Amino acid sequence: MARAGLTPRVVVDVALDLVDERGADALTLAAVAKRAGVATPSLYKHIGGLADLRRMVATRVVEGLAQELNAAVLGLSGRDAVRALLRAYRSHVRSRPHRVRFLETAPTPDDPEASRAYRVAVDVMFAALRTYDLVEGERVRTTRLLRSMVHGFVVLEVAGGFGLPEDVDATFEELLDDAEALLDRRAPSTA
Amino acid sequence: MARAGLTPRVVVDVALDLVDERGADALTLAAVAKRAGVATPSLYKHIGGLADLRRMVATRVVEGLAQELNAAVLGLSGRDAVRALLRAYRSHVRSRPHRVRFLETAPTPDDPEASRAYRVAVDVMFAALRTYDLVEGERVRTTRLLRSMVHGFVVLEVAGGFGLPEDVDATFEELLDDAEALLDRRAPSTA
DNA sequence: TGTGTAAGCTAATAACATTAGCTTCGGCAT
DNA sequence: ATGCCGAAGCTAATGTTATTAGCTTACACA
Repeated sequence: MARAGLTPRVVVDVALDLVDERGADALTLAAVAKRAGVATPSLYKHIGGLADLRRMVATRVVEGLAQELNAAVLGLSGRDAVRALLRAYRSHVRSRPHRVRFLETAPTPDDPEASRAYRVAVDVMFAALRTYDLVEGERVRTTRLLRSMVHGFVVLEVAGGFGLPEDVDATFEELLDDAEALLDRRAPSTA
Repeated sequence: MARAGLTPRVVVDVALDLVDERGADALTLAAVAKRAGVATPSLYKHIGGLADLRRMVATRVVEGLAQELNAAVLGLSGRDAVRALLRAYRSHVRSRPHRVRFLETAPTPDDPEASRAYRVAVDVMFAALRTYDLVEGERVRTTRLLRSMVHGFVVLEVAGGFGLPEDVDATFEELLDDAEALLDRRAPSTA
């Protein structure tokens, strides 16, 4: 019989497809195995188990977000960079709403892969503030506040927490303005 | 044999204890039944199943939050009310971190109980802005932004998304200042 | 005191994760 | 070419959980 040719990476690919198509709760080893064309126990040759697979999926989700954020700010600086970053964060989550579950728990420190991916994502945001003239300690706190705003917004949005969908775009535009004002308050000198 | 005297309310109480003590993933019917002193199938006399129990738990979690928010703003108005509200939101979630999972999905419209609880919670926030002189459409959007900020912050905080814990308090104080500035931009006339 | 209903029970089924141990494909050295 | 051996796959078995069906009995109330 022809082998399926699985690798950890492929297993995670299949898992992500499953999550995107049928939601985070549909991520079971049985479903992944079926879709990959192998028996369930065969997956254990490539992953440590369901918890391990979830961890790897979360890592890939964060990596994907980081990449998209990074691409969004390329060549931009100042206000433009921040606005592009926040827009990219929202649009990425909206395009794959089921993945948001995997953005809701930070990696444990003993997971270097996941920690690295997470750090990269935060660093992109951090770097987008480089052109703002912030005092040292303010950079970290300001990054946290921007993350809180945009993360809270998209989490509530994809959860349907805003009621009627109309006008949510306008609310997000206001969020961008508020983010900018927040930065201006801290670095009024920046162009 | 003496009956256990269960009711839907008691089952949810037990479920909440379980969540608080052992985390949201530990919420299984088997565990609830054991703790309640009955056999697992007996729970079906009071709840519709696991999904139903989760729904009821989520409702109670939102009710609890709404109550605490409401208590926090009693007798306050303007800036004081908003600051107290946001502080209460954070402290409530921090005191029962495992419950946050149940704040991350909005109720479906066909669930009147849950929808009502959710609406009450949002209304408390909405009402806290009453003393601000906002134009009509701005009230809804402003409420959303405050919710996004504080919800995003506490979600990231309890998930451990902020790295080192020190200084998180200071970041939250900045969030309060930013929320105030955000309101001042929209209603500069308010005292 | 009798009776009906709701609260409890046991038994059975199905989905899933996980472990153990077997089989075989296919790359690689001879 | 051929034979070896490790990795990739398999089946079988176990344990946990949710759920349904159908039985029994406590207890409120007539």
